[in-house]
Amino acid sequence: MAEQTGGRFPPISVQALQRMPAYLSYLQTQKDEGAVFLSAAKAAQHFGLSEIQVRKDFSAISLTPGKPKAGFAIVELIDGIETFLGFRNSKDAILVGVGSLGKALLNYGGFKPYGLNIVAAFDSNPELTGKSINGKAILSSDKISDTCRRLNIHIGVITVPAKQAQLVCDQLVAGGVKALWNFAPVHLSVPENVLVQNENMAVSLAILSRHLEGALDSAKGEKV
Amino acid sequence: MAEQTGGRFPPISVQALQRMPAYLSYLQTQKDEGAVFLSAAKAAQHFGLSEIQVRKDFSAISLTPGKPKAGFAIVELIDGIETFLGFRNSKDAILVGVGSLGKALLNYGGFKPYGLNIVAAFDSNPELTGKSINGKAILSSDKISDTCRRLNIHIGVITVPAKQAQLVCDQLVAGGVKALWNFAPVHLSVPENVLVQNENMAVSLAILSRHLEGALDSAKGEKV
DNA sequence: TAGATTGTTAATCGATTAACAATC
DNA sequence: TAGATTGTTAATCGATTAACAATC
Repeated sequence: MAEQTGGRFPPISVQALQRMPAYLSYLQTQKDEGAVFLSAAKAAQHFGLSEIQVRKDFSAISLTPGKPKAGFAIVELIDGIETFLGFRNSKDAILVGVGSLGKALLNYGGFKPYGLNIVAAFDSNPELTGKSINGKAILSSDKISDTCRRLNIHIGVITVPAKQAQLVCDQLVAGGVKALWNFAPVHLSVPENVLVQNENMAVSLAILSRHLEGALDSAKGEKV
Repeated sequence: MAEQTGGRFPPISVQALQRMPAYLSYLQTQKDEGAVFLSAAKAAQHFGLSEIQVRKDFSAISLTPGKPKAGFAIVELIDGIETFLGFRNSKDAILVGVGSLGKALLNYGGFKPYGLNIVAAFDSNPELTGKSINGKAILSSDKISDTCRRLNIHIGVITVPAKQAQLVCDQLVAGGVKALWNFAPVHLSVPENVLVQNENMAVSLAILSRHLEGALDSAKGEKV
């Protein structure tokens, strides 16, 4: 395993990273209510996590240490989490596959706070190319690589059907894309330096489904 | 911790569950190509996982053991995974919050294979109520609890803004909903027996973002 | 000071991996 | 039989939790 690249933050586990967005939104509501400090105990109770886990997470993120008897400075934590998660800097992306899901994402404004900016879309259907959705032009799929290179795009959002996903992936990678957000339910093969983040709705649905079948116990972290 | 409820499957970790949908789609393509058996080694190579991990996952799912020199029976695995994930039985759900994301999900046909069936939608905006999207009626939010009870709905999809999410959540729970698919970026407080599955796009975007900033090493499972 | 809360070190727990025997 | 592949037991690794000292 390679070493952590040096930076502001100590090594943070993937699990801890996954807790960060929830912390962030809670911190923002606390701040809006005028709070300045937040104790690990209070946050832990809110989330149903152990106090010590929250304390570890907070102290990994906060630039200054927590204050005994007070807690952690909320603005520090917000700044830390936003910086850590990379929400502070805007990132351009393109989307491939203007089906129902693709259209939805093009219309969805909710990515702004996370720094994602979809600048164009691609589809192989000639009836769609030339049109635009939410101000984003739909271009022909054969221009994917060129466009990525020309606009220096590093993020690709894949919303094509499973069968086409690998081809699209290859085109994006050929265009210099380094990070893929894959909504197609398939495994994508990519070079070492490219990251695939699978948005796996099937997993969520499976977890819901198993809960309803009584297979999940109510306790957290249970085996399934 | 409570015991695993008895059933067809041995205890399977959440991590293993999360690998299942990917296995499933690969198995289906293998089956379509006429394959009958699949070795753990071949699948491991496809996914970039360790052979032994795949073997453990497969043997947990397959009804009959793998065959030395052949591998695992593909149809057994497919059946096992579909059963395990609960995709075999259809489940009715309602959706609350007909904004851009809510509309998108109503229009999206991709949930069928997972057994999810959204039967109705709710919104507090009177300009939307009475209309319908993709054949699904949009009803007034004050009818959430009633409708859930009347139709015996156990899954609620929450696509309202963060501020309203807890209220909507409470209404759904009051209506007897047992599993929530939450797209709002907040933590929801629910009774013990209700499961909240957060669809956390922020996490995905954060992971992409950190990769682009060079903070992620290319190796799998790296600290971030 | 006393008490609340943090930070650190060690223990526990669970998932992954390794080693190797079993079997077709 | 030989070789490929599985299944099982033990070792490793990492995340969480517990215990307790430090500090405001």
